[in-house]
Amino acid sequence: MATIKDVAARAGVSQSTVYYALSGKRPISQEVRQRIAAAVAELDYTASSLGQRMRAGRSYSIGMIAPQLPTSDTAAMEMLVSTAETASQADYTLGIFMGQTPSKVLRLLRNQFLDGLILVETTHVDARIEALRKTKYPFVMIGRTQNLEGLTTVDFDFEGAIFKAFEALVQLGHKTIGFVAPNATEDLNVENWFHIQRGFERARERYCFEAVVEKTRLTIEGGYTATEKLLETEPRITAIVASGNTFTGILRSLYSRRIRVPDECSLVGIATAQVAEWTIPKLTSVDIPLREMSKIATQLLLHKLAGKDIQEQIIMPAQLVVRETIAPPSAKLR
Amino acid sequence: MATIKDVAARAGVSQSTVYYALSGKRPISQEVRQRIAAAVAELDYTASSLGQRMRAGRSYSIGMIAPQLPTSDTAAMEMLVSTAETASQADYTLGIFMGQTPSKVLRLLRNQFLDGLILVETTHVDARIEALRKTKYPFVMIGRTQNLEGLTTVDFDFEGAIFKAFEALVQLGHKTIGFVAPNATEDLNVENWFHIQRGFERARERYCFEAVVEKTRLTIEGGYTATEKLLETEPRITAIVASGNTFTGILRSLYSRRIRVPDECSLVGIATAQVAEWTIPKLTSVDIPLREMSKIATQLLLHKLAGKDIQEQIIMPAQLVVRETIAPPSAKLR
DNA sequence: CTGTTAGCGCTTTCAT
DNA sequence: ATGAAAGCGCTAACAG
Repeated sequence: MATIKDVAARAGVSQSTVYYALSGKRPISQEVRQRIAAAVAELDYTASSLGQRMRAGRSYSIGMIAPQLPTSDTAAMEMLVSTAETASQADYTLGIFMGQTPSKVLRLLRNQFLDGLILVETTHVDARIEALRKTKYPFVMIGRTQNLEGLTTVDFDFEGAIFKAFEALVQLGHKTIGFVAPNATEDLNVENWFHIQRGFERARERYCFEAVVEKTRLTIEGGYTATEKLLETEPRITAIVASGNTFTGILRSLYSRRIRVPDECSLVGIATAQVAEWTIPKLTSVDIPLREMSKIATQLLLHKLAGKDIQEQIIMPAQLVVRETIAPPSAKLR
Repeated sequence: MATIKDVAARAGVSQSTVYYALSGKRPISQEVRQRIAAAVAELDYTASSLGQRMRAGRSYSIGMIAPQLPTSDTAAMEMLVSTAETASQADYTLGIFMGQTPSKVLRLLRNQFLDGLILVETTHVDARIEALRKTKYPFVMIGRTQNLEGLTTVDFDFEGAIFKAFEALVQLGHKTIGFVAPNATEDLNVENWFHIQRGFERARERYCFEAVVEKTRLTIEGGYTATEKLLETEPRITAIVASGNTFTGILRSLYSRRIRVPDECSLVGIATAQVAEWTIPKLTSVDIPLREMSKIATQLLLHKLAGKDIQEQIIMPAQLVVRETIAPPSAKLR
């Protein structure tokens, strides 16, 4: 492993000359420059980034912290990939960390192991955020929390998304709509229950329809049992609105009951385009632009690391993408 | 940011005493130990990992390199998560890198930015591997390549998997089986065409059935069009074998033709349990234990980093998991 | 039981 | 246009 010292010796010059020749921060005579270039080539020298980071006093790494990355969820993947891409373009490395306690998270920063953080799957009441808020360490969150004072966040307009989902169905003529809603206690972390609730209430105020609400965890199994209950308590349902990771469960329930989508039952979700393109039939959804959001979050963090003072709450707008799961209610009103 | 120097000054002792007190590598008197503990607490000192890594000459980071992480693929996610978990248990950080050229990959190591590598989505002919093979840098690959000489690899028995998939169908009585096979040229990277091909041939030798082969890219769209072609060229097909990311496409084609699975057409795949539990109906598959494989690969790498000389090719065994997509061929022989 | 000192590899100030 | 030397924060060999 050749160091700058070796190169200097080989080229018969001093360390600093090698450094300046390589960095171009100082004029170096033609002849010396060539000797150095030759030595670099012969020794296959590359500056040790460990030394550089030591000297700079920063690690040029940022971390992404999720309470625990649920692999059932492609969402985490999208965020990771997008964040890693954005970071590496700025010559930062992304380290990923899971299930870290607030104190461990703090240590990663105190350590100088990480220069900054991206927090995902933030909860309404989030110990990690409170721990970080007291410090000066730069971090950005994807998601929201109770008190946004002084925080930099990137989130999605879940309220508008739910509103638009119901709106689309009502405008198609649906009168009885099932709602697979997040259970306030259990799913506070996955999506913001509060905003989803508000979007639903706004839709109820604005439009006239009968809503059948089934609260559940936003998992495949949750979606399945919620749909089963929905269809049992109100068989006249002609459409369903849902979010989270419930779609496979919902479709499974409909499939097993031989209810064709969208002919006999429409479905609108809040999901990433990824997931929406995966279901059969393809899910009509208000797409969550997770990759875009992660990219923005990462860029904001990098700006912070560059010394800019940023305090910004970004909310990505909701827009319905019509795919294959909605249609007017069937005439026979099952 | 308090350093060991600050602590030493505050406690009125030397740096090394602080160090030894904290590391426990040398006996320290009760009284001094307490003064140091107090200083540490007051200054909120944590050893800078940058300094530690500098001193140790290693970054305590490993990298995972994928040509480009396809987010459509949950496989990458599973590997990432499992690798990150295993690494962090050994106090290593996992950095993720995408679409790096061989020379960039090498630089990450020369740099001392990374201590070792995990390569995923290796191809039959893989420039990254050849570049690394010439060096002494520790790396482990998930997947295989042409020449395994001196390499450490963890892979799955795709040959056995395909064999078992056909075997299961033949034993149920299927006579005409469609095979959505990887296109040798395009999908060399995604799964090992060679082994899949061999498994297929072994099944043909051992059992008597008619096979209709459709080669394609192993994507959703590939699966869809392959199935369309399969059903057009041979409507008597009563079962399909497939791998890769084709299942949504295959099921979409069957669904649109109103062919019920498994009543009218069985389907056996090579997939992770994740994916298999996601489809409707749940996919009967030879499960690829990706998480286990990643964990093993990471552990092997960590052992290498600890100085052990490991050269090992591990092949995980294939085993069929029966879920909901297979049944005997329907009596009416569509 | 404790202290002094050197050195990892880089960048940069100060000196020539 | 070039060189000498210091220092980032840690660890460890050497010395008492």
